[in-house]
Order: sequence, then structure tokens, then C-alpha cells
Amino acid sequence: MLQQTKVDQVVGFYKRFLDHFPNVFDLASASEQEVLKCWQGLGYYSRARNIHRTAKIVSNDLGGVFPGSYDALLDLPGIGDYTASAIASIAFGRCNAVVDGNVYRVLSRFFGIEVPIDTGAGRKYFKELAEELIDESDPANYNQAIMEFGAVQCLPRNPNCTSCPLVSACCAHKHGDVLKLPVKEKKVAVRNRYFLYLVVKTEDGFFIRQRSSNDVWAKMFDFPLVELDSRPIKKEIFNIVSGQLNWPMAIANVVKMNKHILSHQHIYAWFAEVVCSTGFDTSDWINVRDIAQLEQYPFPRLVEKYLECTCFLGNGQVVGG
DNA sequence: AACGCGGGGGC
DNA sequence: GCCCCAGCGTT
Repeated sequence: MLQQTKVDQVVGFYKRFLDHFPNVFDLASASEQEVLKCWQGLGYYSRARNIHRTAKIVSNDLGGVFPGSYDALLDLPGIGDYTASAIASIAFGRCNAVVDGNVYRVLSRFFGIEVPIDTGAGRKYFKELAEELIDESDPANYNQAIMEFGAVQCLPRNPNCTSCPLVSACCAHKHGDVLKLPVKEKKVAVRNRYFLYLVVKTEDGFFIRQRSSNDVWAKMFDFPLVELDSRPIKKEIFNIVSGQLNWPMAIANVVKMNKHILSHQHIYAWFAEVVCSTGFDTSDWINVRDIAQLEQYPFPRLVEKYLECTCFLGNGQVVGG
């Protein structure tokens, strides 16, 4: 959970997750959908699928016993260099140095290192430096201390240099380079996407569907969707919707959501609430007849926000046509 | 090596 | 509204 995510954002999810899956066998025997549901809202959902796969391996192949070495941990799904080092050192007392975003920041500033951190050579450089620096007598505390120092003192944009115990020895501070470090080479490419959701309502409820596994929010659930090449105008929305649905229908409402921002995509979303009176072929659609059913399906935050702001649900029953 | 994958916070 | 935060798997 702590991969790419701050502690404050994680704690609530962590407690709920352990509440739901108290041990590795409970996690292993749960369904993937159940695990995703517990992860709902935390983001980077491949982490949920990976920890589920790892639980199955530990439970079924390793007799429920976690590996304690860096190499064995590295073989598990979702566990890379950072996580293998963190578990090996913190949980098993092994001497493996962690290099996370905090470590890159602290080391690059303290030693004034301008090697870019987002290249193979940069990662190797910092990993070797961290391995030189680690306190072999207490690797767990050394690792946690340097990460914590980056998280509370040596902050990305507002570092507390005036109260820093290391300021007199800090290379970056000496040269006025604190905010320039660490150096990154690459920019994130941001893509705009335009989602026109069809919220199809009948006397018998409405429909959701599961997303594919090769796009954002893999295997999570949302509504039937038309993706557009550009921002639609109001008149287009009606034409697009009627082109998609060959049934007698009327657009009851179109809910325009705020821009939904992911680190790599800006999603503009419209939810066209469509009222139909007939049944139809909905092979891959799931007919939701009662909002209580929604509790079993994992939704992305965008859909959660739509469900919160809409009032087409009432009295525990779906309001149909 | 390049790319895709969420969501939150600061200003 | 703009900026920042970055581990892992896949290709």
C-alpha cells in the first residue's frame, strides 16, 4: 500500500484491509473482486491484484510462511527492489538498503548528487550509495529513519532547512541547490480523454459493466462507455447516445463531472442518464436492481463521485423508467 | 529503456 | 487551475 502512496493516505485502508483479511490465508481464499473492493479509492489497483497473487503463493506453495530474504521476496508479484529491501530489513532484520523517493531526495541533497534518478545508471548509483551507508548493526531502523527523515524534514518543496540537524553538512544547502534535487530527466506525458457514460435505466434497474484488463482501472466496474476523441457539445451528446442505443429512450439528464485527474491522464466525463422501457441484449452488462448490490463491485473514484452526487437512487431501490 | 498505472496535497 | 509527489510490471 505504501508503494507510491503517503502514510496518511494509507492508514485507513490498511486497517480496513487487515480487518477484512486478518491473515494470508484469508487473503488467498478471497476473490480478486473482493480484494479490489477493499482497495477501492486507494489507486494503483495492480497492487491489489499483486498482493492477492502473492498471498496465494505464500499460502499454497510456501505453507503460509513468508520468505525472509531479499532474493526470495523479489520473486513475488508486486515486490520489486524497494519492497523486497523494506520487508527483508524491517520484518526480518536483514541488511538490505531501501531506496524509495525519500532516500533519493535525502541522499541527492545531502551529497549534492546531480545524477538523474530516473535512469538505470542513476538507480544503480543511489542503490550502491545506500548500501554503503546502511548501519549493519541495525538495518531496520536505519532504513526507516532515512525514509522518515525525507517524509517529515527533507520535504520535496518546503524542506525545513532552518530546523535541520544536518544543514551544516548538507551539500545542496551549501550551494543553494536544495529545490533542484533530486534531478529527473523525464516528463510525464499527460493524455486527455473524454468519457461519455451511458447510465441506462429501465423499470428493472440500471446497468454497470466490468472494465477490460488493459486500460485504466483494470477489472474495476463502471457504466457502459463511449470514448470520444474530443470534448462533445451538448447537441452531440444526444446524437451519440441515440446512435449507441437503438431502443426507445429519452435522455433524462446529463451529469458533467469535474475534470478527473490521474497522474498520466486527464479524464473529462459526462454521465448521460437514459431512460428505456424495453429489455435488450446486454451480454456483458450487469443488471443492478438494488443499490445494495453495488457494495460488491469495486469502482474507481470517478464513479464513486458520480454515485455520490446523483439522486437517481432512492429508498434503497433503483428508480426506474 | 519506455510506458502505463491513481489519487492526494500545496499554493 | 497549476504544480508536485514515484515503485512495479509489461512491452
